[in-house]
Amino acid sequence: MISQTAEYALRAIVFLADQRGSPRTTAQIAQATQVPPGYLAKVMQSLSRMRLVHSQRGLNGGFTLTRDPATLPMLEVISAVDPIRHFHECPLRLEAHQTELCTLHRQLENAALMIEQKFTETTVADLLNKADGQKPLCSLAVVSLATTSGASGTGNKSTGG
Amino acid sequence: MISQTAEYALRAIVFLADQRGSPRTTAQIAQATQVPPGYLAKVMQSLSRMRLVHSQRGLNGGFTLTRDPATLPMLEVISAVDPIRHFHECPLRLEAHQTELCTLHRQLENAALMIEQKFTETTVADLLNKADGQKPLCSLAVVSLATTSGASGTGNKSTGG
DNA sequence: TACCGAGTTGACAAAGATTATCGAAACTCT
DNA sequence: AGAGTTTCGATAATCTTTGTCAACTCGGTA
Repeated sequence: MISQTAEYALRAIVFLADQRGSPRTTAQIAQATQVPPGYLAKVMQSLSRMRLVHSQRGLNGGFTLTRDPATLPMLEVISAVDPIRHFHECPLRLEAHQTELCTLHRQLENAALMIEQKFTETTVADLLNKADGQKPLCSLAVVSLATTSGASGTGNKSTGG
Repeated sequence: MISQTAEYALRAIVFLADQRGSPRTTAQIAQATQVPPGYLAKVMQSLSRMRLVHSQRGLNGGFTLTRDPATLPMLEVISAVDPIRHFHECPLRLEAHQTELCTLHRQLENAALMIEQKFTETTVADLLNKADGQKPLCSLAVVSLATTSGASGTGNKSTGG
């Protein structure tokens, strides 16, 4: 779906949006969002380069959001670090390519657009809104929407601990 | 969105569905779908292991579809080679984690479910159906649905015509 | 048996994720 | 202003995953 990096970026942005006003250092964000500190620094750089956050060096420095969470779609955060792949043209680019492949790629492109639309509609402010009547725990907030036909192989292997 | 491998698998399945009846060899599929032959062999193995295709060794051997394209959702093909990542539980799994992160991951999970639903509804047979009123060329079938804010990274100008 | 083609395996390159290190800017204190 | 601390910025190195290739084995057909 989306990359690990994009998820990290989202976490950091959401945290900053919640803490808006006072700058937060990389170490603080990393600690709060449980993102590897060294890697988070790199992610924050991408965010800073895209002007989503402002960086302030020195004492009492850190990162602050430059945008209003209400007008900042999730998509921008994701695109800043890991743009969603599109199928603008048939990867086969043959002159005598089959039409069924075109249909395939159109479906794939439509799916990508669907995702983009959803991530465009949802803003960072929406992610902060916790008055939704759900459990405080994340692990309980899953709804069964699609029938996972035999795809029970999540495979999270916790090597070490 | 989806991995390169998953896309390759889709191409191969669609091709086999179109050629159903007579087995097709790896070389034939690779040539028709423009997938690297060596890698396609590995992809076909995954498909075979998941019983989506039947493999026949020896002379006049090759791969054939085991399923009816009309009842074979895209999702199964994708899941066979590269299961869609889910967010069943908060990756932070802290006891004192913030609720805004839960909302974030619920959104991500919903997006994953949305994609899965779409790929469940669309069958391989749908990909074969070419009576849709579109151009024969793949590159022209793109609609602007979401505002791509500054995500113009591709920019290839070599559009041979 | 000879030939053909899938199945398996391992090596390898490319991309993604992660850690560590050093340098540059900004603030504080003297 | 100058020294020292704090924090971002950039880069290199490491590790993992993914994608790619090639050689070889196993099985079926003529």
